[in-house]
Amino acid sequence: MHPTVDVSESGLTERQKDVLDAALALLVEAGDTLTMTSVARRASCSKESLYKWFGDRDGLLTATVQWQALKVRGVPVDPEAFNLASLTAGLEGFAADWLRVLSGNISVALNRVAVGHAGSDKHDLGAIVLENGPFAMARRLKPLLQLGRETGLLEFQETDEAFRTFFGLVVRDVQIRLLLGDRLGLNETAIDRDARRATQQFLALYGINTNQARNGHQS
Amino acid sequence: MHPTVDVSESGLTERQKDVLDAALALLVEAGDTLTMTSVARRASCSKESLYKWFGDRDGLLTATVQWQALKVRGVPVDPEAFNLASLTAGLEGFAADWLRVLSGNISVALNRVAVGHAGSDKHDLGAIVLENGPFAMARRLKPLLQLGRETGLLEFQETDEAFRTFFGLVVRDVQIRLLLGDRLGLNETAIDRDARRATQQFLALYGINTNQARNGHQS
DNA sequence: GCCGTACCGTACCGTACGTTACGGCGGGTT
DNA sequence: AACCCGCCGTAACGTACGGTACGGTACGGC
Repeated sequence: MHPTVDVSESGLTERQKDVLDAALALLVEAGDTLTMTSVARRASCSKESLYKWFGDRDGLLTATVQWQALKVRGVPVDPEAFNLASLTAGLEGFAADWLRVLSGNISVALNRVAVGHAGSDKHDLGAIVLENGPFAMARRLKPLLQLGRETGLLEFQETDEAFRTFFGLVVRDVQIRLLLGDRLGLNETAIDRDARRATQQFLALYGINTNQARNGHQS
Repeated sequence: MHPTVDVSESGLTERQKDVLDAALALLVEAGDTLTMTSVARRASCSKESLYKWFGDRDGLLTATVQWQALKVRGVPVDPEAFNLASLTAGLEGFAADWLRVLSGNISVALNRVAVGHAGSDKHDLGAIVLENGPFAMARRLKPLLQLGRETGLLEFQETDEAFRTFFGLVVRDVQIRLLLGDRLGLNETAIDRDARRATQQFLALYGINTNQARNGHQS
């Protein structure tokens, strides 16, 4: 067995990870039009190896998407001292993170190819992106929401409904517009501003004893 | 000149419209994998005519998307007696319409192919869907919002911000999940319920003298 | 030194599909 | 009737690309 086999929980060798990184870069550059030949050339590997490692083109794409998903495992936030300030900070940080990811080249490219494949017979990529996108976001956020409810800061019946409302307030039309090719330059200050606005609006809808105005204007 | 040339504001003959309807149906069935041969067969026309009429494959797709966009010109709503009830009804109707369109097969298929093409060099389809999707929705809704502000029912500074918030409250994660292949059966009752919820939440955020609870729980 | 393994580079094959060309036909015009 | 025009159906062409095969190389094990 090779000494370089660092399979740490992904079943991939370093060489294969490099190949997937190359595929990821090509996916961002060329979208779904990337060819097996182009991946092999970019990664300086042979097509034979690509087929041996990943089976076929779809296997390569699937492995690439999963590899990227593995790299963005989120950072959980659950402090012990929990109050309105930490809840607000948690929501804002979450919203900002999500907007940053959404507006990144990699996310846009991956969602594009996954959406395309969801239309075909092969729903694999769509399911994977769904699992590591919206669903993963829900799994990460729901504990925070429930903690807010348990501590009397939030009031809602269905956690899922509350999450989806927060999702809507954060994402709005940003993702679909980016996917459709709209430029929509989202710089860091705009992201922070949007994160704060979405959080304030969410608290206005689901918060209990927030002493702010009823409508969601920030500052 | 032919007697059957009914070019009414689209520059298309009836025969060509039939062809585009066939292409639309194939787009829904097969997604972006539709071939020129399949369109010709479905529409019982020759490939030579397809190329003569639409130039090339992208021209056919573009014409198909525009043809569908032309068919869904919305119905504006601006009654003379304007009060909170009519504003609420207008927003609810709008939200329900939009959710119905979004969750339809045609919309999902068209957005899929447009998203795919936005990743390629050809941004045409993405721009068209953008123009006839989110942007058209904004153009249709903004007069209603501004009327609400003028009559003192709503309060906001930027119409665009208010619209985008309403968009987020209505659409939430529905569109991206559908595009990624999530089933998410949205029947008529669920659409009506979501439309009411989104409207109540929007009024809770931007309404002025609504005497309901601060949070957006419906009923 | 010899072998097996893993891999690179490249040439090759088969096919699908966009695009073009051609023969035939019906219907309107002169 | 003779002709033209638009269209259908189909055959043919060119190419791009997924997938495979093969020769060559480096390297670790015996």
